[in-house]
Amino acid sequence: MPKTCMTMCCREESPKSDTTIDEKPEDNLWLQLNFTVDSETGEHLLSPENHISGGDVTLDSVSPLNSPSFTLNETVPDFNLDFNLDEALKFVGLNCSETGETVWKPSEPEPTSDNKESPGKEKEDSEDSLDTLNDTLDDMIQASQLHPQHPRSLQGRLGSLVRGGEMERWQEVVQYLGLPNPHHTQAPHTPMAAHGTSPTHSHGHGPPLHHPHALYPSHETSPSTPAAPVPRGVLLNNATLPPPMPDPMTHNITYTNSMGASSHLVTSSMNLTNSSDLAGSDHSQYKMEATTTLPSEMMYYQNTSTEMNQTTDGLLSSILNDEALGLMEMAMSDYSGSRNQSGDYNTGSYRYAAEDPHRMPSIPLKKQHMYGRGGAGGLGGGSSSGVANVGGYGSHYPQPPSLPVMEGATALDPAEMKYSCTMDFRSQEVSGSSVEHVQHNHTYHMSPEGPSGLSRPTSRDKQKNRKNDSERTLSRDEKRARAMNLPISCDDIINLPMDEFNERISKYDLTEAQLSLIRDIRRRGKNKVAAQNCRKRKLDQITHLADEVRAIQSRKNDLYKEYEYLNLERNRIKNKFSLLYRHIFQSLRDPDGNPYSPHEYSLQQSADGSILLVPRSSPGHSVDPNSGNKPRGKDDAKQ
DNA sequence: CACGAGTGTCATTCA
DNA sequence: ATTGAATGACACTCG
Repeated sequence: MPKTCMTMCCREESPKSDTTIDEKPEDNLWLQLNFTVDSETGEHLLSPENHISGGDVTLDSVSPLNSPSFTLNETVPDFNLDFNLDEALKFVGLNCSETGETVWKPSEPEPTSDNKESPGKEKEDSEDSLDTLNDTLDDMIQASQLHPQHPRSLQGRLGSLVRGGEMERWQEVVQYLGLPNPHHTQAPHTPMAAHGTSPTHSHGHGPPLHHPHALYPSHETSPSTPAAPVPRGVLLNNATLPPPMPDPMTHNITYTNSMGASSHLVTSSMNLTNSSDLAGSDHSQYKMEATTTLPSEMMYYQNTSTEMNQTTDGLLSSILNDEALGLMEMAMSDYSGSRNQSGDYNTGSYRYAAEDPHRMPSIPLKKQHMYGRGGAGGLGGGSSSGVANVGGYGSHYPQPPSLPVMEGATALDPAEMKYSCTMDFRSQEVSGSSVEHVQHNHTYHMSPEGPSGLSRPTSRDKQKNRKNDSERTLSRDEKRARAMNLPISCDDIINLPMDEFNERISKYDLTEAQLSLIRDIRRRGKNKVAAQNCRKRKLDQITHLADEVRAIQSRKNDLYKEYEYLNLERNRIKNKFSLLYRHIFQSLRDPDGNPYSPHEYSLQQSADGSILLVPRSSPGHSVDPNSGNKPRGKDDAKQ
């Protein structure tokens, strides 16, 4: 039915339903239509003169005032008849500009929550909204009955809708309002639907307005699709209105996507915090921090080294008591430990004293073990034994330790001294003088200043009290360095570049023990800074992540508020559109002057923008001109 | 005395 | 092969 715009089929199949719309016979404007009945299909075809420009539009003069000359497609001179979408919207108090700019949001109540629930909740929401809408429609219908619009005026408005530009806007409105697709569901906004009288629909009420599939036509039947077999009269039925706009479900999806975007945002942010990125950024950051930290470190070591330089023999002599002995032993232990560690670095496995006389038995140098020993292994005994073991060395301990002394100590195998502290090792040691020495050598643990010493002799506390603050600030390595009489400050040892460091070392004739201690001090010093930076970085990451969490939560709340607002706005506009739709529909009259039943007819819009009055009973939606289901479109229904 | 934070150190990996 | 950075894990100290 190429030429049919709004077919009339009301007479034959006008099963007056129990619509709430007051169908007044005198309002039957369709009687004024010029139409022909298709002999094959029985459809009523509008007369050519009723067709609108281009032959596409069908809504012709439907003059409620029996004005045959009235055409809907053309701008009617009469202002009252010149109906366009803007006017229509104004009629219902709807601003088009608003709709165009409105951003669709998912209809989910809780967008950020479970999306899984969205379909169900969506449906519920839709139903609720539909009920509300139907109620509103009922009210509007009643109001309309009380205050019927001038048929002609309405007709004019309707006719104006046919105009291309206006139709686009109409479509926009329709899309925006998410009118249901008659191909899938019944007309939603009609009161009839609310009454569930539509024979073609099982639902008591119209299709859920929010139902994704109800709101928009399928792809196959989408009027917006050029290939859609909807020739002239596309049902203006809400269902068939082109739905370029995503339906709620789509919105849900979109929303989900948006959440995905949000999560993508999160993901992005997460990427920011991603190990790689973050690490990368942080690296530089922390490298800078490290550099900035270094000065303090350097300061620290500088101060301590200065102190150490100031101490020299005098200081040593002042502190060289049992604590000094501990330092000596600690240094020796470090030496042996460093040797052992060197073995670790070089070979990745511990070396045994058998391989190198200067290397202690390969016992893991786990400090905790040594400290554990110290605590358990009789401090006094260990300490004293250690001193005793040092032998001649011990006799020198009132004096600053000297290399010769250390040599002597090394001869005594400080490694054994150190590792004798380990419980495991001691348990393994069965007998032997050397073993005994090891067993009783707890000097490392006993290091008076050692922060790791589990148990401290009371004498140590006394010594501690005696010592000044500067002495207390000495680190173990500094004490070791002092004990070993290292010519290089710990600060330099740790922070000097490798070249300069080697150059400095080469200047002195250092013993193996001293070199080992220097290497250990350097390694530990750098690792200490690295650990500090690492921890600082970790804290910063945690802080950053916490900030991100707060920011995302805030955005989530904002989005939800926006969603609620848009949802309300959508419902508001939808109600207004329903009012407009009903208003227009009530203005249509069949040739007998009777109003069309919303149960049986619906307004639909074709792809070209023409508005048709199509019977709901037609399952094919007037898509097949050759079939008997030609839409009984009401082209230009006369009013 | 238990607990948590801070720290030092070791072991390991990677560049 | 050496060195340093980074980091997990452990032990210790301290409030």
